[in-house]
Amino acid sequence: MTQDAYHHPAIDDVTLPEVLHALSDPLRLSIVASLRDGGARGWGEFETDVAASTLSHHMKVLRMAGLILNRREGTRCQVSLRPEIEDRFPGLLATVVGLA
Amino acid sequence: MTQDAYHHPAIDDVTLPEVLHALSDPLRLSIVASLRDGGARGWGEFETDVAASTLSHHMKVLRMAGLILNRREGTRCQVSLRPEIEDRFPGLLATVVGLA
DNA sequence: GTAAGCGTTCGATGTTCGTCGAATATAGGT
DNA sequence: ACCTATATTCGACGAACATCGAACGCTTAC
Repeated sequence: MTQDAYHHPAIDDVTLPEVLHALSDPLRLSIVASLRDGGARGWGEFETDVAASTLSHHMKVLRMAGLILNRREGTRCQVSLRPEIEDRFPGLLATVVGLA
Repeated sequence: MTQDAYHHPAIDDVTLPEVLHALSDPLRLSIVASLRDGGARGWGEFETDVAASTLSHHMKVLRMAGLILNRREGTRCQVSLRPEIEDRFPGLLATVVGLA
């Protein structure tokens, strides 16, 4: 994983059922909700009671659903909302996160 | 199943992840989308390539998620959107269905 | 260059899910 | 009464999922 290691799918390849499924897990939903403000956060800033490997798995699901962006910042990792999801599914994220 | 056979959960008991999960299946999403106009439809009016038992299963998932109402109409069955879902999660259904 | 920090990948495990066919139940029509 | 149409329930099946700990790889600091 040198620089661009994270695979982010083309936003048009993301399907609605895929997004809804990604958001249907309470932990993933809370991760997305905590990113609401548009800022970036590190792995460690999430209050999770799950193992690191589990968190990594959930991050991948969110990333593959086009919901988040992962960026390497040295040895740690930053996550933020993926802006294009708004173009792909206008209003969806705002609505869901607003209700979470 | 004499009269009120169908169990519809109290609307406040349905959770957001539950609703999102219910909508994350393509077939279930299409069912909900086809109910968009508020009208009622019978089982047979759905273009499904799945077995009757499978359709029945999906209907139950949607019903348990507070998304639809099931009504017996003699020997057949009518389904329609459950209006209270709008009070429970305002804007959600309109947004999701609008994108489907 | 060696060690530490941090996230990913890899099995493994138990659970949930979508699907089917067969059996069952209920209501209507003959 | 019987038969038909329609929907539900009941196993059963494989696939997908959430979770973990252990092993691995990469980056930075010492």
